[in-house]
Amino acid sequence: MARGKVQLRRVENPVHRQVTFCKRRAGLLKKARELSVLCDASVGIIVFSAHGKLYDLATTGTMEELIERYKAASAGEATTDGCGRHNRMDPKHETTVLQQEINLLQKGLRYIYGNRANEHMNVDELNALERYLEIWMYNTRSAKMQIMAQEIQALKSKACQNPVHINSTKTRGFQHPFTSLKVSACTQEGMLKAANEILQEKVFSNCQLTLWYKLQVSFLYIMISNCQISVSSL
Amino acid sequence: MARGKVQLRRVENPVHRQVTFCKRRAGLLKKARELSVLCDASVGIIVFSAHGKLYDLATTGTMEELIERYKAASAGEATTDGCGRHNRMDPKHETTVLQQEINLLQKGLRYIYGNRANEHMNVDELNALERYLEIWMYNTRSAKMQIMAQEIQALKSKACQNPVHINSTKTRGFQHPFTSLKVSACTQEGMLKAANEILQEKVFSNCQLTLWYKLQVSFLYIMISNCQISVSSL
DNA sequence: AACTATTTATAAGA
DNA sequence: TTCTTATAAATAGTT
Repeated sequence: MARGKVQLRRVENPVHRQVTFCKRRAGLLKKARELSVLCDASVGIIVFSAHGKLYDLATTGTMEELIERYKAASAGEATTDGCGRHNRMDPKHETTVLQQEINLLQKGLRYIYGNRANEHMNVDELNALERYLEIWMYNTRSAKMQIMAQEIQALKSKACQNPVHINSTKTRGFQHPFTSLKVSACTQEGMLKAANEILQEKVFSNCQLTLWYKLQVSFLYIMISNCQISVSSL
Repeated sequence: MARGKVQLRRVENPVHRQVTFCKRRAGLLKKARELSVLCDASVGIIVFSAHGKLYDLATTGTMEELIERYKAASAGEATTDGCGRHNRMDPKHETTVLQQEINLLQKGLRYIYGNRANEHMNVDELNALERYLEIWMYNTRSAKMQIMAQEIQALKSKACQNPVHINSTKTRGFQHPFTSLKVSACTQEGMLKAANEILQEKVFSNCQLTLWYKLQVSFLYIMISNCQISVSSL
């Protein structure tokens, strides 16, 4: 807006872009505060820089409150949301468990943004992490196999009605992290069945699911969501 | 801003206030869109008029996505450990925030329990996840190797200066996922320092970190933290 | 809604 | 970053 008309497209020079980002972000937040005061409005602003750093503003109360209000106000199209509660545990206990998980989430995310001096990670920790990643990957592959098993099952029953030749889909082999049991890559029926059993009986239906495993799955979901964000914003 | 300097307080005349609200709201959203385009940022704005009418803008994706991302990012924004600025103050507010975070986690966890019809995760998604896990594990192992290499270097130079015999503590060996290079490990004091430095300088300070990789590192940390809790609580 | 006289915001340079 | 300053943009008051 000064010393030259601005073109409405991405500022190519990274330095200029950063400077512009700082200035305009400040300007935007100022405008938001003014709007709020002058017109008695509630304004919430969320800004993510290109590198993912968060800046926010809530002129009234907290951002969380504004988000709640937003959800309430924008509702009316949500189909089955909000009421799909499964009471499989004592709600209080579940809340406690989730509280722990949330604390961990916060603690972990804190590691990214500033404050790294307080958070250390040594080789032993990295080793522990590696083991968990192995388990996680194993579970992921098992889940995949489960799905394939179901597909094959479906094809098979279909084939019984219509005698058509079935080509089995190939996948890579995987190695169990603890037993070092090498399983050759195939999608044999029995293997898929076994995977299915393991998943259903030993993993999913087990009430003694560890926090760890539950976290895995939630992060799994986040990762997949975030993957889309990364792709679109890079 | 024109025909008179504006006072930073509520416009008393309701008509004027309404007009100002419309104008400035439009201006605010315009500024937000400009910021987004010029600086490659993601901006979400929520505005409630005094009478409660909602206006919103999400320059990237949907507001829901931004909100999810906000929650993830703001969880890690908390300042120093436990005793930051506005940490645990209002219990009601805390409850609200907690509930929201629980909802977020439940969304991910929902995939395990029932409801798979809604939270569908297909084989392609699982494959993508598997690839990411592989990359993640690779990065973990690489980080570990970096640390060890640096430590070895440090030990060597130290040995040159002070001819003291150094007993290296043994830990598990590990195998590079791609090169099959077997590396034996040690855990000396300096290694931890080196780890910290590497993590801070080579990993975290790099502005070109992808969102994905940053997430990896944060989850990595969470997993490690969670490991301890799982162990202690089970 | 339009129209301007002014105030604000800010791009470029230091 | 931060400041300065010339200009572009936004907008308060008016029609």
